[in-house]
Amino acid sequence: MTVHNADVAALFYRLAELLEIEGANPFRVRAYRRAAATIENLTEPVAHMVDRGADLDALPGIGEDLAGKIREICETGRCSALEEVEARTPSALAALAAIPGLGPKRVQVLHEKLGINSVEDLRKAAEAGRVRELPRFGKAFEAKLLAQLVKAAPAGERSLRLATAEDFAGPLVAWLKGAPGVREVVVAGSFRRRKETVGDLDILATAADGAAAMQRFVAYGEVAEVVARGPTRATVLLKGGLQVDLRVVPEESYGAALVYFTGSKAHNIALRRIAQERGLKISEYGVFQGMRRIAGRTEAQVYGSVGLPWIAPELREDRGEIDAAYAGRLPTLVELSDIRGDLHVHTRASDGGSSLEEMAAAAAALGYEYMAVADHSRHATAAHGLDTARLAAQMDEIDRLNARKPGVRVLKSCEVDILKDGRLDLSDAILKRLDLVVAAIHSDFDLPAEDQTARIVRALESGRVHILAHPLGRLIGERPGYAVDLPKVMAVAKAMGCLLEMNGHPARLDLDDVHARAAKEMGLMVSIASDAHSAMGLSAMRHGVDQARRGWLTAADVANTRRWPELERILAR
DNA sequence: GCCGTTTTCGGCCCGACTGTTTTCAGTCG
Repeated sequence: MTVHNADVAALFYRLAELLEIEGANPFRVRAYRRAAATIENLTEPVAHMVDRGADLDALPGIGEDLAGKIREICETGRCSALEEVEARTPSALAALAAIPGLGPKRVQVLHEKLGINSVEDLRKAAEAGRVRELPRFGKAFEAKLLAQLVKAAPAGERSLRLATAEDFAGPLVAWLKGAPGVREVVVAGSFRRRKETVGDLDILATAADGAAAMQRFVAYGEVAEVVARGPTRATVLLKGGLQVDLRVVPEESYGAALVYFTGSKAHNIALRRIAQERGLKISEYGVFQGMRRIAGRTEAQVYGSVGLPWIAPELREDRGEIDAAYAGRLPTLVELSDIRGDLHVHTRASDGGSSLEEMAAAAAALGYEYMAVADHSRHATAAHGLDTARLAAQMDEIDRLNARKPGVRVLKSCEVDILKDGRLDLSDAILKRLDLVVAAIHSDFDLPAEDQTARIVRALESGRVHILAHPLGRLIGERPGYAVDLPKVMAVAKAMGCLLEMNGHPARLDLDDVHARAAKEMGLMVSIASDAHSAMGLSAMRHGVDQARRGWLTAADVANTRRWPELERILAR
């Protein structure tokens, strides 16, 4: 039995949820949530740590008690503490607390006074007018609740791919900038931290007159519903269901508000605690010593007030960035401008939409030094994959193109399928002639983890593979990755001198941030690639860079920040 | 439940908005 980090985290989140409804000490509840987040962000399966007897209570937010619970979960698959709580408090109550406007306190009252145990119970009680009679509920609240209950989809659970969120954010920001007196408009929150998915948009604006900005905000054509509206803060739902929060602050608070609104929540809590230790108070209005504001106009000032350098938004997840900042060991994160080439693009020869010449021209226009054409191999029939003859012909075509000096060095590659048994889809003879081989799984996603791991390991051990493409195999919002022991795959990749791909396709972002960081920590180099299927698609590189930054990668950790001669040496291993 | 160059006990981030209230609890971010 394999217990995944996500499993352990889910149990702790559920425990926190139910304890909260029971009215447990809120700091105890927070402790479970913090522990869950710590485990989610671990770069190694916590079950492995248990196996080798690692010191679990050295992990942030995990002490003797939680270490014991983690061991229990990993060894038995059960959590007796959760079972005890579930015996008292039905798990279904957690679903009630997920309804907007309902929190743990009200759910507890509903449960105790009206015997409500499910969403259906609640609907009946509200329709019968029994909810309004409870203290501090009232008629208006009951009506609001009923409106929430008839909505088919549980709002708030939906999250968008980052690139999709950008499509919503761009026009809205432009609209807000048209409000009189508005200076800055910036999307903060998880969007600014470049999380792979975002649940809502948090927009920060500075304006002399907040009311005008609010007016403009709620008048936006895409607004379906105004959820809340005050003088400095408003929440709306757009027609597609996306929630957007706008906060307006004066200019002297811009930096503090940006820190606050960018989060993450855990990062903010850690930061505010440090301020507290120093006799300071950090809020969205500034850093205060008593009544006196000592910082707030810029983010750098806010961090500086507690003795820290500015921390890049992508790092603000309470994953050790504050300690690193204090120690002067913050990574200088890789930037899009560091990228010298793309090592995974497609052409019309397989499933791309642009010709070889068009792809080369687009890469040259981006100032790239090199670009590897990695069309699919024959096994990927739906993608019109290349067989030996067609690949050989493409290689000749690339030779002819390079002879014409297209402004970029076009590298010969292939995204070769890893077959079900771990063999590569094309023969050694043809693969040897390529500048680099990109290998990937495109079939048999549902193998047991052991077989999937063995399959990939065999492919890497062939010695032919330079880059393992989209190692998780997930499509965000569509399907999870295949079951695989990635730490093992990574260890083999390291031993074989293979690179791991950070695929920037908006649906992939694969590696994810956590595993990218794990790769870095074990000295395994990453190749950030667009996986472009058209000339336009080359721009997906920036999404890969975003996730690489969230994984703490520097230019040194990324192979395709190197000039060609050095990259050639890396590929030669 | 965690944690400690003030502490092994007593703390644990801070403020806006709503709906119910006449001073505030609950929820949210």
